[in-house]
Amino acid sequence: MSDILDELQWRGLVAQTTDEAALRAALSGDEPITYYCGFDPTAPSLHHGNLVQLILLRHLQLAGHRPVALVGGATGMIGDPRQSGERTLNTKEVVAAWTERIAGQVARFLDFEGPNAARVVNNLDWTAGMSAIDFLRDIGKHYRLGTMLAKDTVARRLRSDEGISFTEFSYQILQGLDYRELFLRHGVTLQTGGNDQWGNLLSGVELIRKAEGAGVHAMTTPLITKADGTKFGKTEGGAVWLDSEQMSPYAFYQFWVNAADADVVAWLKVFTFRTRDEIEELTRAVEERPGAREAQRALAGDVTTLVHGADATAAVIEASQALFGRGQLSSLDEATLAAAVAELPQVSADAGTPIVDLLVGSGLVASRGAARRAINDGGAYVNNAKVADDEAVLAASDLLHGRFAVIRRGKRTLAVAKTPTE
RNA sequence: GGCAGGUUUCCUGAGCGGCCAAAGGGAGCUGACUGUAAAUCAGCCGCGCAAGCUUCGGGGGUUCGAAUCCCUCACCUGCCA
Repeated sequence: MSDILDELQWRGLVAQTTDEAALRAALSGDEPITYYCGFDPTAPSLHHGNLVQLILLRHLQLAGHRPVALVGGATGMIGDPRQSGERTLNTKEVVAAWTERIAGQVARFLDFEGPNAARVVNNLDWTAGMSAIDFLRDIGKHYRLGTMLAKDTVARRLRSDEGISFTEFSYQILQGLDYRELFLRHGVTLQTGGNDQWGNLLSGVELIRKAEGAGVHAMTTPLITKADGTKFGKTEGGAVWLDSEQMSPYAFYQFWVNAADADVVAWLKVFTFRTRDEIEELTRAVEERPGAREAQRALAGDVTTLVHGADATAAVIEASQALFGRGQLSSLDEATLAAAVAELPQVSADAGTPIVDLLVGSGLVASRGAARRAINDGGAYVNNAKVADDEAVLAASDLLHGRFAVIRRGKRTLAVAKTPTE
């Protein structure tokens, strides 16, 4: 077994570990270890942040270790305290539905065959039936208030105007409980997570030490950043969702292909399984011919394939080439064009429909006023031609093959106007 | 239960009874330059073509006129019990 920890560190996937030497020994020993990472259902889909964790799980499984993916049917009902303020609780039904969806998403990243087959568990299974008395006696006794209050997020929230509820304050205990349960049930000895989870991971490590007298590991991934200081993973639609219903594969691909030069190499290491040699070559490509965007294309292609599969990726690459290529849109044949626009936001239109309506109807802008502004700013296009007048209407000649017109706002936000055929 | 402070447009944060669709900052959008990159500079940034309309926690008042005053309810924070 090669030293997987070295590999992960080189990729920039390791922020903090408990006992690094011990962890390295455990990971490179003859026996595979069992490790876990939790995913709370705070949305109907996982997103870019979870993707880092999923990739880490996969790296470790490829190295021969046994993954356990935990979905937080219980913890999702409580809410991990955020720095910004108290969460609004979702109903139990919503949490249950999201838990199910997320379990399905997680499963796609893991291998359920062979000697180190993965397992998916739900922490509701062991918390739902636990009484408050048992919780306070058996678990609560191992927790010291001083330690709990000192946890970074808790301390910050206590200092804030908003404070923190007992519910969210208790979250760390629940997560500790999960680790202990998985340690007992499945022999889990490593928990991974984002760096903001460090305190929660330690909660479990300490609980297991106190309650079971065993030493177990924790490892976190760094927060993924952008060189310009803005938040990674922010898009117009919010987050970068892994579910194709939340974010189309086309939009997903576009997010990655738009990576900045300053970020793309780091992201290749984190989000793809490319080898060092391949990444070094792409690094040179960025330096020598940045305009070609080879690294961005490699990144976008790999990540989209990982999340949406090869077929979907081939389709979105073709669509991207058609829409952003040098050729005239009007020179594309009907089938190519139809495929290219298939995933774009749509609006139905006929010759004579005002462009303003198309911009609003497709969701490219939020209101008619905003549509007029976009046009007057010179930021609205039909088939790559700037719209000059906010009173303009769609001409019959704008409808390529009599059916489609590509509507664009700014440089790269696209939609398609289609005649209502059927 | 008592006392005090707070709730403003995506965030933050100013708002004198009229000049407030509401300062400033941030975020965001667009243009120019480029490479579907970054940085920089410029414009925009409640809805409406417009007249005008709807916003300042909810409701009710006072007033010619209220985000600004009064009452009340809700929620948040702190202190006291």
